[in-house]
Amino acid sequence: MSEFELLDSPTAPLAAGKRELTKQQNRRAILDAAREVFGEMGYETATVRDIIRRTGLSVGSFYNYYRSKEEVYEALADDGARRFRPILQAQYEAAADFQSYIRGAITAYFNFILEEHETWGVVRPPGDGVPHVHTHSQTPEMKAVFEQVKSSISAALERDRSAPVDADYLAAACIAIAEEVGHKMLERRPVDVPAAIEFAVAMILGGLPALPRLKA
Amino acid sequence: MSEFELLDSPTAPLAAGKRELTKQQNRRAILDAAREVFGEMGYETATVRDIIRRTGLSVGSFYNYYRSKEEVYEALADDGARRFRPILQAQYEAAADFQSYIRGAITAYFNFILEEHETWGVVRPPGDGVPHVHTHSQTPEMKAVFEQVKSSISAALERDRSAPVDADYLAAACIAIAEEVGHKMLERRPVDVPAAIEFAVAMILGGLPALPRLKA
Amino acid sequence: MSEFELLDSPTAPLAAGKRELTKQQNRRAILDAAREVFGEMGYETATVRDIIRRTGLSVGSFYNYYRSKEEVYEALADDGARRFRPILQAQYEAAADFQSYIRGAITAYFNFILEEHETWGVVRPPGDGVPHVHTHSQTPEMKAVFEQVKSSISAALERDRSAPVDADYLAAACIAIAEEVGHKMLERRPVDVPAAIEFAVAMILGGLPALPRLKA
Amino acid sequence: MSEFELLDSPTAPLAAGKRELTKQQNRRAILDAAREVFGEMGYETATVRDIIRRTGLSVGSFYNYYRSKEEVYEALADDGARRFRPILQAQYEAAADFQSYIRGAITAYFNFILEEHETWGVVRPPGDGVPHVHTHSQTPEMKAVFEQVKSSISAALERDRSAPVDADYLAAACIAIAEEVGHKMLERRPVDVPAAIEFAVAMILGGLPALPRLKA
DNA sequence: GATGAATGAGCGTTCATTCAT
DNA sequence: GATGAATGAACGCTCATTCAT
Repeated sequence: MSEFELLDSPTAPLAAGKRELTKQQNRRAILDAAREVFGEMGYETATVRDIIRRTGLSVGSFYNYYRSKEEVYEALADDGARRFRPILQAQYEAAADFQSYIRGAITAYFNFILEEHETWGVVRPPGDGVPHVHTHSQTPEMKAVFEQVKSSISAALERDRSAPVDADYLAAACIAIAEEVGHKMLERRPVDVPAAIEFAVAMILGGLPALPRLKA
Repeated sequence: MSEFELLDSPTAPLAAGKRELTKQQNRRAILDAAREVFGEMGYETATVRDIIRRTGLSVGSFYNYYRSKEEVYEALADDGARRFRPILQAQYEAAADFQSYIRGAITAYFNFILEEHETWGVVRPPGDGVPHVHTHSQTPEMKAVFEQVKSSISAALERDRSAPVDADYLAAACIAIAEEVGHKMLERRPVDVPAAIEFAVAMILGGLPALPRLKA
Repeated sequence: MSEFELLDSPTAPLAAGKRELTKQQNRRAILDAAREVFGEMGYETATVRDIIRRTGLSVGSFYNYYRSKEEVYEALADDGARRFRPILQAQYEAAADFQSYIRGAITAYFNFILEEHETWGVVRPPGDGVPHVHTHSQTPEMKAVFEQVKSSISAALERDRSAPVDADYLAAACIAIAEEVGHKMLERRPVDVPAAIEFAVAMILGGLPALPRLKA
Repeated sequence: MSEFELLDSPTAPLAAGKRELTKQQNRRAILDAAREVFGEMGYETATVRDIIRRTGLSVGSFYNYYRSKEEVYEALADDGARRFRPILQAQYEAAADFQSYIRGAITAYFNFILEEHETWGVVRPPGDGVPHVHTHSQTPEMKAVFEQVKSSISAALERDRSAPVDADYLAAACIAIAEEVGHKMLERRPVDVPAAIEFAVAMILGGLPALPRLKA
């Protein structure tokens, strides 16, 4: 499909042959198609044939590249998580306190999902027969990243012992805000990332002092 | 097969012939079984046979009462929404301002999901092989009710012109908090509804003043 | 396919409904088709669709009656073995010595395979593409019965300590003779069971005294 | 495809360039791998990939040497038969009568299968899920050779008009004994070929005089 | 020739739905 | 209505074979 050669310049080491190249392209094409299809229909509903149809390849080829439907799904998730983890980790280390960590993490997350969305933006086809299962049409990648933010926030909360609040509830709330506001952000035109960050951060940090304090 | 009546309220002795009663009971039994099954396995994975197996009825009967698997799903959602709407409406009318509305709506929502959960508490079987799709194992009913809270909050926000904030983001954030904190609440033993309410309300109303104000 | 009602007379107890009847017929039809197909093509080569094609039923129906391809295969084998075991057992108990047991067992076996063959005689279609895998086109049933004869002969040999011969070789040889001569017998027209019995028994019992004696 | 000679005698050292040699080696390697694989898994279950995996060649190469999976199977059988035929023929010519022919043929056959077995000894993996199809895990070669012994015995029987017995049954019985005793022999440790020969020959020749005589 | 990615028919099996009883 | 056997499209996946390099 897309024909611009990634890294095929003479500077690419190993001088990948044409063969090797199409292999990479196909692998990529399947991954991309899978991202779209899983995003549009969800894991269960998506079929392997749905995925390969978008690539122009054959069923057999799908299985040349991935051992199973589940494997592509995981490859997608792993891919996103792998790319995002270092970013988040850097924020965590740079942050002096919980406040600055929250800002950093939200910023990183919003930027990540924006990029994902711009690259692979998917739209759910109207009337696809499936009851709307309030899934945010998230690709496995976005889901995996989201899970990471989730645990990193919990961790930051553990570290910051200043406010004896219900950390479990707080983490859940932060996460929820990040996910929903982030999702809404993507739907707007133009997409205004800084504004969304301000909103989410203010909501979280503003709410913080008002929270009930734990007894013990 | 078995035709003996369950007679589930003493107040319904009147006209309803034997047949009439049974019909309602069957319809109800299917609905209840569907709620459990969808909660446990998700819409796609659940089969019609999974549902009717719990009712003791036959596949054929399923289709006597509902035209399709999808129809039960929607009936479930409608059912929950229908029961919850008046409660929410009452809160809305009783509330003097946004603050008190939020408290009322959250209270109503948490009580609703608690009741649902106690009645139909479902557990997802461990390790079901499906990549974890971050679904809260919610029944369609809980989802539908959730959607209602969502729109009622938006409406309340519209009404209260005191704070020129981004209503769309705010509604999303409130909703997100309600959903996640509510979900966490249900997982704890003992379930402490008032504490959860305090937390969610504080988070929302505490965050409110800190929110960026809209220019225009 | 065949429409004559087995046992549908008023004398049939339980007055099996028409429904129950067709069920039995279908179950039977699948079993019969499976016997033919396995006989003609072997377990691996035979497909479920090959089997149901001969019954006029649908794929789905196959799985209403049997849980898997393997299950029909086993049902077939079990069926044959179950019917034959008592016959063999009676011969064993009636036999005074190894000689008379051999005669009894061979007789029973030859009669069994004849009956099977007459009822379900199958012909391998010419040029079916599969290299001839020297399988005697045996149905699972015949194979199962054969296995029983095999072990019963070994047992009889154990019991009769008169001739210290290599029981393992002898059992193998008896079995081999029974199988091959029996197989040849079925190919002849007319089928002459007594002659085949005479031959096989003479071969075995005639050879016996000539066998090398064991040292210890 | 390739039409030049196989020339496997030591007298063919000459022309064969490196290429030439490799071609023969590959052809041979495929044949050997196929023998193992068919022996271990049976024709249907074995895949072309199973075969080439053991050669280090590519799927493509497989099809350079053999037109199909079936073709290798046949090549294997032909190969064994071709090598064995002269041996058997020599026995046939050297034998004065049926007795000595039987001894010669059995001896040749047992030695052949032993050698085959030692060279390509294969074990069927335990519990492979396939209903046990009473196949002796024989390679196509062993099967082909077996078929030859079969017909040679029939021929010898025709020649020897001394005993008017049922030649067809007798051939079948001899063959059966040879196959089964031979098979058992291979399973023992240590393998005792002379003992197996004594047993099989005694069984056949001892049984001979006891056989029913033909009327006409 | 050698290579291995591409192909697609076909396999065993499931399941929403229909329909005769 | 209630029943459950019948149906067949569709699924995930395999594998003999082809073909561009």
